[in-house]
Amino acid sequence: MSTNREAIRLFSELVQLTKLDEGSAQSFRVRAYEKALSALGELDRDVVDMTAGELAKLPGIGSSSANKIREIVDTGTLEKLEKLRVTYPAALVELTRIPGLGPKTILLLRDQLGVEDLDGLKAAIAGEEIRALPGMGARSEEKLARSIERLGMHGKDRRTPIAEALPIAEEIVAGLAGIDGVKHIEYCGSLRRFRETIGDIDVLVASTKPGKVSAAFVELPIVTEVVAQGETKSVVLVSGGLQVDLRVVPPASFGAAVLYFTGSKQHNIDLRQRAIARGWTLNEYGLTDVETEDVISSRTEKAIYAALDLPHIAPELREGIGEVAAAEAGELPRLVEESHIRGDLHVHSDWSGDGRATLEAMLDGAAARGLTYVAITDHAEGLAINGLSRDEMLRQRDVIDGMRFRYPDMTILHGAELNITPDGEVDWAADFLEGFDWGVASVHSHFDLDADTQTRRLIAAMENPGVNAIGHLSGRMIGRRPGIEFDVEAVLDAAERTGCAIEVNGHLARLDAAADVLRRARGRDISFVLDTDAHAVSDFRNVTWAVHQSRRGWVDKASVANTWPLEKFLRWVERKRKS
DNA sequence: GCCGTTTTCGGCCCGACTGTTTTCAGTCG
Repeated sequence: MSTNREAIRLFSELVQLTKLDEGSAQSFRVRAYEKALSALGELDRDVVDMTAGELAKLPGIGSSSANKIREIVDTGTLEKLEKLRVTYPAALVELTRIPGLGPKTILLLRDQLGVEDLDGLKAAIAGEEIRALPGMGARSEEKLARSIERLGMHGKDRRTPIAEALPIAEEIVAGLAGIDGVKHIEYCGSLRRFRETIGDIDVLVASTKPGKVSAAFVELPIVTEVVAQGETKSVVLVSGGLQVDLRVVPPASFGAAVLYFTGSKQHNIDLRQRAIARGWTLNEYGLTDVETEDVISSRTEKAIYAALDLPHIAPELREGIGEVAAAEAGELPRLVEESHIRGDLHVHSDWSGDGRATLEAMLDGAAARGLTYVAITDHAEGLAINGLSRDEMLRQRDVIDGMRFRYPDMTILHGAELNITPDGEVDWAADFLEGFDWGVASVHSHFDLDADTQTRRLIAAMENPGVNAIGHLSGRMIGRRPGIEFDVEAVLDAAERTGCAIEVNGHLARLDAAADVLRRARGRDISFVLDTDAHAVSDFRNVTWAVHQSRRGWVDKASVANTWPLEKFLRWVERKRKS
């Protein structure tokens, strides 16, 4: 799939340069390229194997883009792109990263002042040359200078891991919820869609006193800078440099506004086209009849979807990748809800070096969640710092046996989190593994082996009868460490063949397996387990994130083993362990 | 550049804020 990545890389550069060339980020050509780029990103086949004709059949890719993709595959480059690179050198393109500076202004600066790069721009500002340009003034010049100063902190392309963004959003929502005049409040945007990285936080408020809400918003203690403040829209920066947008709408429009600001952009466009086909228009205030100007629907998302003849589409699915068509055809997955989860199969205690709560505390926590079954899976000894030896594992088993009577309504499985070595072995041989009720095996080291080796490594672990599930499949830490590279199709084939489950790890820094991997498992006979990987009682909250992640991955409830009743679950566990 | 249950041509999502203007262009989401 490295060719797919190369095609994506060159195509996104084409998008960038075309924005400059057309003097607009919204020209039809730019939008067409963006659509083709997104189709390319969602492609689950290798472009090398596809003809231009096949590519052009994909929604969003026409004959022109198809030929460009073939040109990249066949020649390793793109003539059109080469030409654009001459006209718009990298140093000039860099300027597009400056917030508030768009293609029109960049071209103006180059034509009028000969600005070719960041240094040239700084010189023009220092010489007070900008303010002399048409449409510009002293304030534009100052604003530009400020944007450049904080460029490293929050350029347009900076994305924040969800683990950092989510607590900030929760703090802001909590800070505004009590303000006089706030009827409803919700964070929207990519955070509500549960993307793993967030560009900025969008907070939406329903209120009849927008001015009051905006004033309170910019005064929140977490705010470090006010970028813009209007009656219904304000923009601030918070500590850490993350941008937060606030929008205030009338209560009657809240549903339309939540829908609109949750996006994605492409999902909105798909819905709007549906509205237009019915003689209506859809914006953040409602679904409206174009002729009569009657509001058809605006209060809730569900009502708006219903008016458009669609079932409610969960926020996590709204990426504009075919969910509207699937909804219309009745082919959306039946999504998991937190209440469906009966078991947690990846739980640590302080018997592991990195566990932060006692076995009893963790079991109490699991029981408090109302779980029917739980697996204690402390690290095995292969993980030198954290792991338990064979003797310690046997001792823990005895301790757990002695505790079962305290939890009459919860079945406790004694498991282990096994460590997958570079060649796919795990810590112990079959005779010792047989003694466990459950095994989750994970990659904890050697992240940079080549893809073939990693693929063999994962598959070997899946084939091990003592391994019921692969934990955090890629081993990534979002924003800090990329996951291992592996052949997704081959690993999914192995999951289907061996019956080994794939974990959806709810740790916010992991969210592993990734959503695109999960989506590629659609239609296959693969089981999943949604786990917290809890190292402390508070980590049981990760179940929420595991559920969100599974929904982003279009995982069907029926394939999630820990939604099954105990007996069915145990039969499934045994089948694998006797394989 | 893409697309078709009115269309193979003529559309393409829509609105807020800023800073510049006296009605709008640029940027952003």
